[in-house]
Amino acid sequence: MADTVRWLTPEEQRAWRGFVRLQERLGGRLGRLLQSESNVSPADFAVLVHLTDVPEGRQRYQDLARALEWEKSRMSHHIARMAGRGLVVREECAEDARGAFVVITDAGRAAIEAAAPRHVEAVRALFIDHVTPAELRVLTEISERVLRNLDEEAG
Amino acid sequence: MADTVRWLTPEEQRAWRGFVRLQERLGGRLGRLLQSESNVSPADFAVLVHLTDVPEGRQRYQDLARALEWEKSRMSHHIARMAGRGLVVREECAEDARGAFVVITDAGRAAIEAAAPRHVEAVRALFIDHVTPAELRVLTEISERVLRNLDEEAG
DNA sequence: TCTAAGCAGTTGATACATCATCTACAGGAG
DNA sequence: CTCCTGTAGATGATGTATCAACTGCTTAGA
Repeated sequence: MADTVRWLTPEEQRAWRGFVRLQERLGGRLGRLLQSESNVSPADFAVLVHLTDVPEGRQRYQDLARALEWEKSRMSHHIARMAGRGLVVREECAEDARGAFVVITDAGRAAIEAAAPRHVEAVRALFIDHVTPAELRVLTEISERVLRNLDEEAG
Repeated sequence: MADTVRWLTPEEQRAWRGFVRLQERLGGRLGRLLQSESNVSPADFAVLVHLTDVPEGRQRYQDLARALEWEKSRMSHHIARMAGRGLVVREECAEDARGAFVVITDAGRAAIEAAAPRHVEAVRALFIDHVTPAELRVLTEISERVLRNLDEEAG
């Protein structure tokens, strides 16, 4: 651990700190809006959005976890909480007795239908509307490149 | 709530999802590396970095909270945990009996000095090295513009 | 000087994420 | 059929974030 560390240059540091802070502040703000206006957490929102995109609003824990890139344990705990609030129900799986399905309820559909428009408006008002199309393309390009690298570079 | 919602275009959606996923994946990975290689959480890291940047490694809860943009409650809980592990100590304040200082310990300095180089290398390897200087400038520009707007647009 | 406003930090409750461990079942090799 | 390995998901412990009170101290203002 000699002095061979390539510390960040001032520009790199500024970019990195700005990016980190953006995540924290924007994510925090959007999350709080979601929670206070629609009474769902960002995690609830992700689950509900995904379930409305899937036949019969019904999917195996496993597949849901893969789609959201969550750990199975997180999924299990989170679905238990959401089921407690009536947004989804757990359903046994006939074909594989180990497995189970998560199914969105009417209350879950109502919640997501109420939350989504507000959330999208917030994403626009707080983010998209302040970024030009060209900048947005750069951002997409960066995100996808870095994500691709993360995928390769070990799980 | 009529059908006047301006949903995201496919490009916008791709950009937004990529950005959100980048946060989650990159943040998660860097956090886990920090934790497993250096035994400090990202939050610990932020506190320690800030304290090494300040005279005598010593600052009021309040000022620390402002600098990191944390709530005072979070600060209080977190410092209590860090103090439990010997990374910082709490110190009463003579001038204002309500207040208190957070002071970094030798163990805290040792921890951050061990963690920082690895963390910087990880930030480079997983992010900076995959982004061109021009892209980095765009990212900085976007971040700062959006953050500025968040500041104005209410607390 | 007394009081009311409000600031600094704490505390307890609740929700969330991760980890290690555990149970039950599935599917293949012998 | 009987193991044996692996998979699906559950569970409990720990650490973390947020919210809503709450305590004790300060300070401005009547």
